[in-house]
Amino acid sequence: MPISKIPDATIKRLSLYNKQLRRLVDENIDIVRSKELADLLSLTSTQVRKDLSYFGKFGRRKKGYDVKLLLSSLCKILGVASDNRIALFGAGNLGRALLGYKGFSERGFCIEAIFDADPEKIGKNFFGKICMPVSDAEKILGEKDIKIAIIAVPDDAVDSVVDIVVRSGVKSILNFTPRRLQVNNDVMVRSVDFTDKLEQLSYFSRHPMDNK
Amino acid sequence: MPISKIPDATIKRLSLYNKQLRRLVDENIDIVRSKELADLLSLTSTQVRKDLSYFGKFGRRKKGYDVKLLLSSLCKILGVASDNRIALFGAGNLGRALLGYKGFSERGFCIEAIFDADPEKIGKNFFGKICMPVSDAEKILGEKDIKIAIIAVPDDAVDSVVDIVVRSGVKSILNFTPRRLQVNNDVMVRSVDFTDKLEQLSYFSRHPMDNK
DNA sequence: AAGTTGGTGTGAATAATATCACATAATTTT
DNA sequence: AAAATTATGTGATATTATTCACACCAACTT
Repeated sequence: MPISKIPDATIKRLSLYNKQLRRLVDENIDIVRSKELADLLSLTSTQVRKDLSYFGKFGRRKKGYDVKLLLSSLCKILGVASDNRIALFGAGNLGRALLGYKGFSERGFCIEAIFDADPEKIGKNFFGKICMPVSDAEKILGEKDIKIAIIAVPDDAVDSVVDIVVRSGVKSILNFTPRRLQVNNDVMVRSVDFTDKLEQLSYFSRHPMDNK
Repeated sequence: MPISKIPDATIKRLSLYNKQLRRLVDENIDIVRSKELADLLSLTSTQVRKDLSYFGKFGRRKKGYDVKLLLSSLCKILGVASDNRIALFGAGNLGRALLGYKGFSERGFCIEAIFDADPEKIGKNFFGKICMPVSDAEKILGEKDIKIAIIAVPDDAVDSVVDIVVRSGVKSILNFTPRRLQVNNDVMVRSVDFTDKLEQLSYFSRHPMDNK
């Protein structure tokens, strides 16, 4: 089964399934049917089954899916272990909020290092982590074998930080700046822009709502 | 031209165009060709033209697009004025980071009111705004005619806050919690989940990269 | 002023994604 | 133990989104 044929849209939904399954585990629910999972996520049962079918057969006819089993399978597929180490660049308002965000650790991601350019911040302790100078990043990322970086620096620092991050061998970047990152196509970037989403909301609030 | 026939994917790209055009204005660039705009956003020129064509004709043959004119047209389409008022629910780490986030005001969004359930926080000043009790929300949202809410409250408070928000007549919600919001389909929700994106990065970092 | 160039705008073709329809297989019912 | 039920897994189909191919036109060129 050529992995590259898996639809992009399916990959994006995998983390939704993953998240919902965690919730079901918390609720001590052992079995879930595709229809139930779909309803919880506003999808169709067919879509859920089709998505999963790209990776194998996880269900039991007539019964549904063993929640824990499916969750652990999805974790394996997504490569989500309990030790996904991340480096954070930028200890401003946003960066510090991300540091304090419990959702990361709950799902196996751990911010292992913080970097900032501001000498004021170097050496300071944020949520138990010491902020380090960006110039140390290359060395430390190598030492700690960190493969994912979060970028939450001011606009004008983006290029130089991305440069360092990529030089350090990072292949995955979560970008919180509104800038589009210029990287080779062996580096995967996912961007989060809050304002984009607000604009979309703004659009829909002004146009006759076709339900969705 | 039935507005409801416009692809969802196009709407999502409108704010990318909007953002890039703002940047071009800052750089004193007056004219942009679809190819240039496309390259800046890693799209194709055809896609840019097609997207715009759903809304009208904005370009000049052989010349390209007048940056300011196109920007103002897009703003009109998106309904982005300079006075999009927002209410923020939740003054925790994330909420406060959003308050300090300059990207909002730069693009015409303004957080007009902050609500929190924690008595400790009520009355406190965050970035020039006084935090108010959630119980006041319905009154104040009506008074200030706020139509967009950002939800950044703890997981267990989500349901009650969403309830109040919807009762107050808000039709657009930007959701920062990992929970899927249960609302009528006349309320539009856009969700931001950082961890989802990290998981996607994790997936791609573990599978043979087909360029993208 | 006729010809050429270089861009937009758009119907038609293709590709990607979601849905349908049903074969299949466990489980329960009779 | 055969029949009925119910949920999965999947090829075929429908829908949605992207790309192609080119008509068209405004600005340059000669």
